[in-house]
Amino acid sequence: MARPRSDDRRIALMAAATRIIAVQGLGAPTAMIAKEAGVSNGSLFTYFETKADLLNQLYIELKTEMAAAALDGVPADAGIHEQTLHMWTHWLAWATAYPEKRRALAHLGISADITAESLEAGHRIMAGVARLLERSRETGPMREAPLAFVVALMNGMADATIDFMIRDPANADQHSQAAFEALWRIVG
Amino acid sequence: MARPRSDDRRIALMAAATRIIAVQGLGAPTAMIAKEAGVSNGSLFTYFETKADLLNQLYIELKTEMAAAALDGVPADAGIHEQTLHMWTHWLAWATAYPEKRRALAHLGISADITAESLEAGHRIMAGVARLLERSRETGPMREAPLAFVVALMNGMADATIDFMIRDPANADQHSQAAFEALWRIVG
Amino acid sequence: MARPRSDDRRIALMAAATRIIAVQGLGAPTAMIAKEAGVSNGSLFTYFETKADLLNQLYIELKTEMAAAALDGVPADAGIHEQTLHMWTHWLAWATAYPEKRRALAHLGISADITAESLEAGHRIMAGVARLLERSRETGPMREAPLAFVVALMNGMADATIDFMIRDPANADQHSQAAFEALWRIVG
Amino acid sequence: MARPRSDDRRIALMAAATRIIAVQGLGAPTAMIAKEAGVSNGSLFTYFETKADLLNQLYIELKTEMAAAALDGVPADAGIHEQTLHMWTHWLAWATAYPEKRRALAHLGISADITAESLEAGHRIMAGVARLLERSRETGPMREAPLAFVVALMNGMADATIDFMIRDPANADQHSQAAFEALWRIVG
DNA sequence: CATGAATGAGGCTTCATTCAT
DNA sequence: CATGAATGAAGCCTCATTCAT
Repeated sequence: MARPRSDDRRIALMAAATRIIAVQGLGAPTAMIAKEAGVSNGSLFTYFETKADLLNQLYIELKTEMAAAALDGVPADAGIHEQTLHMWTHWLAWATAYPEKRRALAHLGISADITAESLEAGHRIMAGVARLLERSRETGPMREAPLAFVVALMNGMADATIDFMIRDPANADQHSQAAFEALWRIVG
Repeated sequence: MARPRSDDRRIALMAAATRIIAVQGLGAPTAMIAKEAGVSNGSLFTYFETKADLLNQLYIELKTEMAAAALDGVPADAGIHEQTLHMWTHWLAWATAYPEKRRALAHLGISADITAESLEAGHRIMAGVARLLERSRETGPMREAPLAFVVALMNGMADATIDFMIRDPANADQHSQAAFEALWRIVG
Repeated sequence: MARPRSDDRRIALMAAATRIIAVQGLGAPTAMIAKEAGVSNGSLFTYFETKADLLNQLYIELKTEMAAAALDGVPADAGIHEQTLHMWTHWLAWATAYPEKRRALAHLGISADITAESLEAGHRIMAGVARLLERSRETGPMREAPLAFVVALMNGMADATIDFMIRDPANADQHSQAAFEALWRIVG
Repeated sequence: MARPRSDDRRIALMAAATRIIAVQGLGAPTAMIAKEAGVSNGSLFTYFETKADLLNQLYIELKTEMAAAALDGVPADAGIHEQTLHMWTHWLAWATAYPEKRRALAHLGISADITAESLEAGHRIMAGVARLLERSRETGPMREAPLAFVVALMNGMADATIDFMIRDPANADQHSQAAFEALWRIVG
């Protein structure tokens, strides 16, 4: 199976899947995704062998995009506090700007269709973020805890904050900042 | 009077649904749930009008049980720190003891099948926990933030911690304690 | 299977079936019929071995009642024209007074659940009416045609007239009379 | 372009539905209809959105075919008596030639699944026949009655005659003719 | 015998996937 | 390779009938 011809179609399908899954969850029919992408239902299966395949690829793609957004433009020469703040802010800004991506990711994250490999890959993708946190907590109260645990905690806080920011956009920045201060009180 | 509708069966169905949904997600067939409960598939529908109905009732039931576990035995005459610690510990202990309940709850929480009323009811059920948090943060750094936001943060931290406790049961207590200390650093 | 205890229940079930079938057709659930009769669904099956059994008995009962209504009070000493008019008028009056009975009968008449025996019995029940028609057409233009055919024709005309009377009750009597005149022009 | 939706399949489904419904009534399973048509059960639903949809389309199709058969070749320059006789003869010939169509139509005509629109359309389809009858009764004894009533009467007579012709095919023509004479005595 | 829950076959419809065009 | 009809396995739910109370 060589690379399919058009990358546009692949992207359109991913985007459509994101939108549809955000609203309908993983039960969304492939036909609906195809239609939303302006593509025939049969065509979907030349780009993805199976629905689960689409789901897994989407999971990794969204996770990658999220990590990239978080780490984009982190000032290399700044202190760890500033770097982490930058990451946090950009992360939540991305999630707030693309709520469907975030919601789709939430669905995918707990799906039985996402393989262990994908989950593992997801972790690797977040390695950059984890590294920042590693340095952040180096001398803080959680310096003894497993890094993965600290990352998980941060994830949980981020998810909660994002939800709240989406629900109450007027004060989004304020919430983001308050949550970061909380986070820093934990690790820093 | 005919054979009365048995509470045992209802409970068996709920328990079966919990187990199956924890593994398969909400796509789990009603027939499989019925079978797991040792009941004919038709019978399921004398206890729940529809699959969505079952899901909603399960959501509320699990949430109620979770809140009850968290609040059970909170020492009325103790200080707020001790009370909150008690709540936190019992909450996570419950979630760790019944990982399928927790996992099912995670699936249900983001399902489109759960009605706004159920979600609202879920919030009301957690009111006791929220009240504890209210007092905890009274003089702390988050005293200005909306209570709902603080609750959401705590929820996110709890979820993350629970996941980690389940994945690494050997050090479960340690993680629970570390997370509580983190929480307290945020609110207290 | 001895006679069931209560005739009231049997009658209530028949009446309920009539009403429900008139509206919903033969697809109507037995449970709905039972409920309409104020009887438990299980009970229905102590009065009728099977749904088809209920249907057949209902068919015969309604047909019997219809024939009785048609022939009730036919003046024995009157001429054939007057007798037939009496029959016709009473027949249509009954059908108009009990539209559900008539509608149920229409459903039953073409059902595959009605056995050949029941159909045959139905014919026998209409024998009295047929006899009147026999004499009516004795010297008329249809004197050579099979009696059954003439009866069928009259049935068809009656059905059509009834429908029209129900749809346009204001002029019901007028329609009944007009149709009778038409009938008489055919047979008399 | 993919395999185009085939008119053959649609027709095969209609024909299969006609045959099955004639025998089993409207309770006939869609799966059985599909099988009889030599088509997968899923395929039925690419041609008809729903079972009720199939039923309604079939109703209109059969009614249309029946009306077309009745009016086909009516001699434009003949007198009204001859024209009406032509219509009547062809109508009954069609019904006798395709008893399943006629039987299916009988089932459909009283079904609750047939919408008011379909019924209305059915009337419009029979308008040509009604017009003939309008002229037939112009100076006859039923000249004052509502046309719809006269049409209904004729319908009833036709139905009865058809039944009889099918049951006694040897004398079908004779019955058809006798019934027409009866009809003419009513309207002409 | 009345009741109504229990049963499980079966109906309608959906949907992932395949395949003819 | 795109298209969208074809396929048939499920899925949810209904319902006639049975059976425990």
